[in-house]
Amino acid sequence: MHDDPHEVLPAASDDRSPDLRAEAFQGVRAARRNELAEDYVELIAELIHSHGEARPVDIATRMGVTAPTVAKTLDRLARDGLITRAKYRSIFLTEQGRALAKECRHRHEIVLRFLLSLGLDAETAERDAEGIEHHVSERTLELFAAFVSRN
Amino acid sequence: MHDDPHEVLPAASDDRSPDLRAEAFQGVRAARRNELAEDYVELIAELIHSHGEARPVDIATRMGVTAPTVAKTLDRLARDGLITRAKYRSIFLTEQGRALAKECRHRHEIVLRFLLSLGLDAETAERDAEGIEHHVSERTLELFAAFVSRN
DNA sequence: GCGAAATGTTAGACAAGGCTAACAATCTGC
DNA sequence: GCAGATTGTTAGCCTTGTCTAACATTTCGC
Ligand SMILES: [Mn+2]
Ligand SMILES: [Mn+2]
Ligand SMILES: [Mn+2]
Ligand SMILES: [Mn+2]
Repeated sequence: MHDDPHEVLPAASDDRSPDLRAEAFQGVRAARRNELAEDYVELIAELIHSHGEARPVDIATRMGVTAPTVAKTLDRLARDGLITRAKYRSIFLTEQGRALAKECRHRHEIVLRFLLSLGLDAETAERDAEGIEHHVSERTLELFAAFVSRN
Repeated sequence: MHDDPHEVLPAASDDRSPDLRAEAFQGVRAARRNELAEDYVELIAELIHSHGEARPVDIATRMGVTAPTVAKTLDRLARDGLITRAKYRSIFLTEQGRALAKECRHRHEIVLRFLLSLGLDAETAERDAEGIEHHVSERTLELFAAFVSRN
């Protein structure tokens, strides 16, 4: 069935190397593992900028999760060197955390502006950008930015 | 700091409703929960089409994971009514699974062609599409399709 | 400055999604 | 038709990310 010489079907021809394919999926899984950290540090940076500090309660509200979920996640971020925290005090970004936040904000901005340029409404653009931003390669980001510029 | 009347900074003005924001994140989390199932049914449909059947070993190779991981995931898909399976036999899609596969394939195609239209190389396009496809709303997909058509 | 409200933490449950080790079944080549 | 290779399953471990319940601390209003 797969190499029937009568096979002339147009699409779905793509049986490209299984290994390349596996690499693609492994890359996607790697990106997935960073999504939450990226969303958190981006939000924390934003809260610090707009409110002067980042408190768990504000993170919980904006992320739409419960306080214990935030607490546990923050512990992981601290373990991974992205933030520092002390009991009952607000959250600070480490140098590394600030760097990641900056990069994420940059990506978020470009993806968002790109979607808006395409003609998407603001609310949908925000929602889609929030998911897409973690799966955009550097090359793609450049293409998005170029598109935004010339439109 | 946040409502200093002297604040004239251009961007980062976006302190839009925390609740809207939470909804966006909840939507993204919901999409994340379906990603794996989507990738599996899409791949299974493809294997059935190109090889006549979908076997765990081929899924494992292409997904880049081990056989036990595939087995456990397939059990979940079966539990969720997307596939049927019998011990040591190949995998079949249910009606529901076929419907989801079709939809995923459609989304994948459009996102991929869109990225290619933008000028991205084939390999990067495949990788990015594999991640982005799960986070594209219906509206965005339509805009992507329209862009592909007129380019 | 005290009591109530708000905020934060801890403990513990649970599902998903990855892995390795061990074993079982099937298939293949001779 | 059997031995060895391939494929598939099971058991069990681990981390992540979510939750609820209970408790601790801090902040606020008066
Ligand atoms: Mn995001
Ligand atoms: Mn973001
Ligand atoms: Mn995918
Ligand atoms: Mn896909």
